Amino acid sequence: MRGLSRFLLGFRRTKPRFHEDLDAMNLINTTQSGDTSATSAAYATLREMILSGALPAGEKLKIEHLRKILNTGASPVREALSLLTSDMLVERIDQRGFRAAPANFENFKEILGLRCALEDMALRQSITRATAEWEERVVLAHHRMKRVVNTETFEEAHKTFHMALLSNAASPVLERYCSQLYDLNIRYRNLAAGSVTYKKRDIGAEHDAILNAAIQRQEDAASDALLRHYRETGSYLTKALSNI
Amino acid sequence: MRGLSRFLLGFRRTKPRFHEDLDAMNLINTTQSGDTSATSAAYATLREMILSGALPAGEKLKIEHLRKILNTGASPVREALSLLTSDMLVERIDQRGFRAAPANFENFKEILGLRCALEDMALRQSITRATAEWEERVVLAHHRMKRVVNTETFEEAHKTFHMALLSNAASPVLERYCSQLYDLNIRYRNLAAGSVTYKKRDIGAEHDAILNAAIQRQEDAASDALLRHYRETGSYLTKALSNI
DNA sequence: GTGTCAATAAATATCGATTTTTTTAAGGAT
DNA sequence: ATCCTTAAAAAAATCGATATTTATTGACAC
Repeated sequence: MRGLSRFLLGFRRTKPRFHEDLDAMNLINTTQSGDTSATSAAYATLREMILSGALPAGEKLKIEHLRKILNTGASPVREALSLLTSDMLVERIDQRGFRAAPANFENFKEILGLRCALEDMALRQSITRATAEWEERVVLAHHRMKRVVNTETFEEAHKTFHMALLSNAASPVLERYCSQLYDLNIRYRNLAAGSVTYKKRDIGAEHDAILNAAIQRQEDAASDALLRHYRETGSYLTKALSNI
Repeated sequence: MRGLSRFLLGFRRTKPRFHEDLDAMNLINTTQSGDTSATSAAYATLREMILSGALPAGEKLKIEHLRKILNTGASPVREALSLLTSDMLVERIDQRGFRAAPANFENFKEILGLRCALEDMALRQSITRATAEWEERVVLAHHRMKRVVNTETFEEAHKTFHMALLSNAASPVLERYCSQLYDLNIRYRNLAAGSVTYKKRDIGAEHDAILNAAIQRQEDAASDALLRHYRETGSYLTKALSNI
């Protein structure tokens, strides 16, 4: 279970005394490895499987099948699926079980549009209320993202950076929505995997532009850079997904 | 279980052949009484108890206790609580169980502000895409709301009216968010119950104004009327809630 | 063929008991 | 008194079995 899951589900955190500064920034992975519940483990795995496409969109999620795959009981599986409902990754129909949330082009466009609207709102609020601590949090998250080589960990660092940008909006619900939409978008990116080519696109430069505008507290410039970043990605995916 | 629950949880609907027109408008209560699962029943009851304040904000929700109250098993209760997570009405902490979502003034203000922003967005999109069907849906919902005498059913009709206004935005996720925020706001209204006096306020007229602007497809006027409606309510509640 | 019905199979949902974890209480030691 | 450590109680989480509901199949009529 990774650090970001904690943001989404109610996981506990046992913090060491040292690292207080970084931890207060929510930038330390304070996950304890072995001792989470079977439900949480199932939640994390199923979440990853749906986001990655290992469990295809719209697929019927049979308890017995998942129970075997995850090597756990029916209760944790059911509970994990119920929790995944929050993230709009799983649908539940009474007495007919669960299925992975469907994916289609309409939905993709909706996600993209909403995401732009909500992140714009959140980023502007973050900048309006800017503090030195927030600034440092953003700079640090950006640095870590740049430094990462591994693709796996880059995804995590990338989300952390984007969420750090919004983290000063003082609006937990808005942040929650943005996090949800971020993940749903990632799912579509994974769904389009292979056909997506980020050729002739300097994502690093895009991130730099957002960062610089943000820490210079230029609302409009930061928002422009952010939305350009999303729309750029969106138009790549639009091509790849228009046929789903 | 009431009609609106269907909007939130994945309940099935067995529709009779007749009433097709009204049903297509999603304005018929197509709930079948006896045959929902224990989980769904628990979900509906717990939801109502949290919204009404019967289960106070922040309260520890012990499985055994709820199991007795609801006269059902532990599994349905756990599953219902897991589902209520989606609505931000219940919080879950791994291995420490569930509690009713906390309520505080900060959160209230956030809900109010977000709600204004999102409903404004949704209403404008609805009007932009206006059709005769949508118009009829709104008029009908409005009429039913006006007609209702019982306080109990008024609440339901009131939400139906507001959701009908947004129902043409072609944005299910946005509607979902608006529905969530609506309920969270209702919760604060219930929490402030007693101290709230709607004296010298003509809520009927406010609804009329929204309706008229909407069916005349005047985006700005409708949005103004809607936001005024919410901010009016908001300022009443602000006085009552500033001390929680 | 197409539709309906009953029988069977499969899957969901639920129960009751057990295991694991957390919380509370009690007893010393400093 | 405050801080650990340990024992007991309470609560959460999980398991395995069973009941309930839905989905599938095949026979039969039209």
